[in-house]
Amino acid sequence: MPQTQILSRNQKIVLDIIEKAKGPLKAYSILFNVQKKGINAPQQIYRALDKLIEMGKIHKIESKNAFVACRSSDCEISKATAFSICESCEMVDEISDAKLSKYLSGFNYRKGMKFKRFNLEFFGICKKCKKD
Amino acid sequence: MPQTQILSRNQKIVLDIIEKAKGPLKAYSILFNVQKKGINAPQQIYRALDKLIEMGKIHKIESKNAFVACRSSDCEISKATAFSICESCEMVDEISDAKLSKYLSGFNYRKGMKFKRFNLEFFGICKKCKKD
DNA sequence: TAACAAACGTTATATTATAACACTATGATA
DNA sequence: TATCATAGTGTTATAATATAACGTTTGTTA
Ligand SMILES: [Zn+2]
Ligand SMILES: [Zn+2]
Ligand SMILES: [Zn+2]
Ligand SMILES: [Zn+2]
Repeated sequence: MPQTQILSRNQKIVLDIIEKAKGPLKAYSILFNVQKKGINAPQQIYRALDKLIEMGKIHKIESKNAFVACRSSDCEISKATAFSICESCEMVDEISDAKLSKYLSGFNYRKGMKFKRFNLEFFGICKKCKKD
Repeated sequence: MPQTQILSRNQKIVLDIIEKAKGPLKAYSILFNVQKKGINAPQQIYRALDKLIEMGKIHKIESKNAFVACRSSDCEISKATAFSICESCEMVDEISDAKLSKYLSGFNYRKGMKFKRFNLEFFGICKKCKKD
């Protein structure tokens, strides 16, 4: 298992644009932004996104169908993700909190199964939006 | 604020089919199943779904774009939802755990905002699927 | 009854995501 | 070297999910 993943051309292009973005990006907005680089079809975007998610380089914000770069080192390959989402400006922050992560990773629902993975999305109004 | 919400005709039809389902239902599968009752267009389904979600009668499973009936009395108007999802058979269970709910409702991210709502999705393989 | 809000029905369209197929590059292996 | 497998690419087409916009109907309330 290689420490540093080698990215393909398209994967690099897609990761690059997501990393540079200030907020979550939608697949088709990525597509429109990379057409000058010779990527023409949704498939090319979705394939890159899938691999980047597998590698833990990006995450999908399920409630928004959008993608953000991983800013956290302790979210090992996307097995434990948590986000803070502003319902006004759409800002998304990855939450990196060891206690929270530990609490949820260890959570066992009595009548249920053993969990392999979780995704948590918090919603509210961010400080910046509250000032308005 | 009325204790018992009065549902419209379409809302009743949609809620009824979701409540009777064994697993999460997709909007278009709901649509196909109610066409005999005179509902013909996606809009009618989505409008009912939106209202039912507002009322806390159903929840959306974001990672699946599907809908389940609320089985929990203490998830007050969908402000605090948690689910257990089998990655093999697609089964979804609403998690009703007071400690978990309290812990997350009280969670405050130091550099962030005050949260009004959260949604948590756990993934794994359910007991039934593990036997195979 | 007049006014308003909520729900309804309908047509059209936007947005998000996948299927399918042929092709290319790479590296392992026999 | 020939061959095989794996991963990535490019392309066309289509499926699946969701919303816009408009006018009508229904139910509540003043
Ligand atoms: Zn991360
Ligand atoms: Zn904001
Ligand atoms: Zn519930
Ligand atoms: Zn299962």
